[in-house]
Amino acid sequence: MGKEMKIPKSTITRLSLYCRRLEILEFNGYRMVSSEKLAWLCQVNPAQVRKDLGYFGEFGIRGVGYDVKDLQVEIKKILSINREWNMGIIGIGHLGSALLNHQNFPARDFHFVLAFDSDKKKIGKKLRLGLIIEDVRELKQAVIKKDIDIGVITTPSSGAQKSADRFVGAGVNAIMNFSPTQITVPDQCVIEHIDFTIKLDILTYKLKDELNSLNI
Amino acid sequence: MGKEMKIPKSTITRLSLYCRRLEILEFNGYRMVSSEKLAWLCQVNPAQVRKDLGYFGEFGIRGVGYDVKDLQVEIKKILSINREWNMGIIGIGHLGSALLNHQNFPARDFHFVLAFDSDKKKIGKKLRLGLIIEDVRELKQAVIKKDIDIGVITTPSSGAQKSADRFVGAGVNAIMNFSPTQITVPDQCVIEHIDFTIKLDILTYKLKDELNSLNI
DNA sequence: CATTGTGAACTCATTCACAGCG
DNA sequence: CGCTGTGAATGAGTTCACAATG
Repeated sequence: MGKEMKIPKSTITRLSLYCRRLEILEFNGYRMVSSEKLAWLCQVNPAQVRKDLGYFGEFGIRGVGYDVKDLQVEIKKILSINREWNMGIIGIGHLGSALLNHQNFPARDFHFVLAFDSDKKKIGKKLRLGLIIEDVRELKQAVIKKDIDIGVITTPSSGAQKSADRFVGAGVNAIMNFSPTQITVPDQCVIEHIDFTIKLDILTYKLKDELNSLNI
Repeated sequence: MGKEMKIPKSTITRLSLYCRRLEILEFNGYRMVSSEKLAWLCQVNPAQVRKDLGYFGEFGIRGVGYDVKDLQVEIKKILSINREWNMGIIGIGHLGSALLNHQNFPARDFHFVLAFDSDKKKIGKKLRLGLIIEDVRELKQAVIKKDIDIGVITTPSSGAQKSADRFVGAGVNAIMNFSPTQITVPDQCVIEHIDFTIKLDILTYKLKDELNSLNI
């Protein structure tokens, strides 16, 4: 049982992965799965799967494995993805629009219910599902009214910190930052960064490394 | 000196971060920076900065610090971002289009030079800068001709593995996968995943966790 | 003499190995 | 008997602390 243990962040990442894989297994008609099989599918060590789950409880049946459907429910409970979440977004450029139209979010019960920009030309513009681009200066009232859980930032770097401040000021305590800037938020606010350019740097580093190891 | 040491992946991520911060420092007129200052700016430990750099050489001056411009050049050399890279992309939906229009890529010398889709309605469509959406079945010849270094995948999950196979088959050894699916590639090919939905799961997990720690 | 560079100490994460149990 | 759950062993990554030095 999870008695005050410190849980590695990578455990959370893997739980999300397991959950995804369990959905596929269920779809394919599987009722039970062993840690060995699930581990193999997710390309991790079987003991890792059991240890990850062990932080949160005992979900398996010894000698048998895990119930595909039950385990899914448990993991969703752990990750808090067993409910709907409301999101607001600042910065309706190419990337912002793409996210607003992305099917994966509503499919997982993450819903954009507010969209903001600071550009006069964009404010008032209608988006799908009755969404309208609102003035970022009216963010606070709108966010409180619509009960936003998560703030998404897709502004250029220059506007990212200010956007975060606006969300925090309106009581939003979870931020997803797509701009390639580090932004700071108070302790009670959690944040995740998605930075394409860092990923590209890692890729080119690994690519060069791979070439070197072939030549030597 | 980097004498056959195993370098943590997080070191590479941080190097990318340092580089970004050094650019800003240079822009603001700074000539030198200490590990303490750079660490503070990047929210890491000063010893971490020195250790990260230490894997690759001795770039500092004892008692003084690091030359902002020189260190930038060295890091860019390490990450192989001191040159241009050609990218091809498969899947020109909302996200694919957003990436094609994203300013951060050309600004860092990553250039999209080919765009593919399997949808007949999209093939032949003109994009900015003379780019045309090509038939994914003609990928191999096009990729070889245009000397593509990096393959970007923005198809739905169902098409992701096949897209990777196409890139690999055409000799592309670096893949950036934006679809929320695990895909497998041969050893000589490096891959990075950008999965928004995992990040959201982490965010909601942390958010719930944060709420709990306040209540208790 | 301030700051780097680095072995040693420490902390955190993964894997092993087997006891515990259905 | 087979697979889970977990303490113990190992391995990886971070931080400390100080000798080296421009």
